[in-house]
Amino acid sequence: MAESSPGGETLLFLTDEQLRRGIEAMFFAYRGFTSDPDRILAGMDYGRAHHRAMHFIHRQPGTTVNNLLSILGVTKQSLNRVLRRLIEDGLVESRQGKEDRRERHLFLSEKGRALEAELSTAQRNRMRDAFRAAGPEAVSGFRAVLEAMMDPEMKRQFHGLREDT
Amino acid sequence: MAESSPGGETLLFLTDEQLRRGIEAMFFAYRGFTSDPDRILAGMDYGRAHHRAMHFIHRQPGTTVNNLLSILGVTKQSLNRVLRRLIEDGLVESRQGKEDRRERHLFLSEKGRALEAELSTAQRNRMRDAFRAAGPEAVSGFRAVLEAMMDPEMKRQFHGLREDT
DNA sequence: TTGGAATGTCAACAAGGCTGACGTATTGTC
DNA sequence: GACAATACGTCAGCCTTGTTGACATTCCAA
Repeated sequence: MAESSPGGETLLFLTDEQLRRGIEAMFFAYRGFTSDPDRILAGMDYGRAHHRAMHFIHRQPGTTVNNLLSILGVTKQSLNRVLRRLIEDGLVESRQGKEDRRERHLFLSEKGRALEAELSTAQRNRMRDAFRAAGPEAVSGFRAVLEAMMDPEMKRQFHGLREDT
Repeated sequence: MAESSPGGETLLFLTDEQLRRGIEAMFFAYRGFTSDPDRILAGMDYGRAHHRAMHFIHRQPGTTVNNLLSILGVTKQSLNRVLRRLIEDGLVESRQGKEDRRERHLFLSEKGRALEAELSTAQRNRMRDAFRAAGPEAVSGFRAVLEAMMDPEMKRQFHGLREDT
């Protein structure tokens, strides 16, 4: 196997040690990724699960409970516990479907949008700083690897979240 | 502000929408990242926390509980519960320190190494596939962004885990 | 030698996953 | 019109894994 020219990495790169570094990077980076919203949520009585629900409701206003379930990949009992509180506290509104009245369509209230924005801003700031520090080339590599790491089903979900959906 | 030449991305890239895509990619990719070990562990009665502990004990044989604590970023009580089971089940050995007898030095047993290897192999396989699919350029970008996303303290931990330590 | 700091353990509680069972409203099908 | 399937909500109970508080052991320095 040919050694690469210096600076142009080849597949020889993929020693177990290099893969392990990738695994550890993923572990530490995910901690950073969630830490800002977690810190904000700790004060109020919410957790990461509430953040995730609000994120995707914000992303797809009017989404149904079932759709949210498949995006988040949790059981309906688990999601329901979270949604119940968000609705009780007036952060999320649940409206009966017009075409199919079995469905519930979920929306953020004004208050919900405010909290979502606060969490989202903190998380985006960290992402923006990381993207800037690493540079544009790195960003596209980052996304390529992350996407390749998803299961096919998640990849489908990921691409289903285009802005124009 | 100058638009970039096609293919060469600039900082204009960092719209809120692009940052949001990065956030979602991180969410979905982390699910994939943990799914293989999680599946294996589900059968036995262990969880992700046991995997993490074994990973870092394997990485630094003889590490103390305190050191492990600062790497994992959980409370000692939480870690202790996990370690207790691993020790009871004969996956981890805890030896009293010779110099400072308050310390416990942690090692994987033969059995522990076997399970660690099984989990680690599954996770490395996914990482390898993702790296191969994305290409070498992407890999270095991936790592640059992840590292930039860590808190300084985590970055220190991350670099403290060099092989030659 | 004694008191404080560090290390590790035990107990109890909460968040947020899970399964299983069930009720209700609605839709679609035979 | 009867009946199965779907969408949603809920109760009950379990597990993992985080938390805080209290405590024992050990070391070290005043």
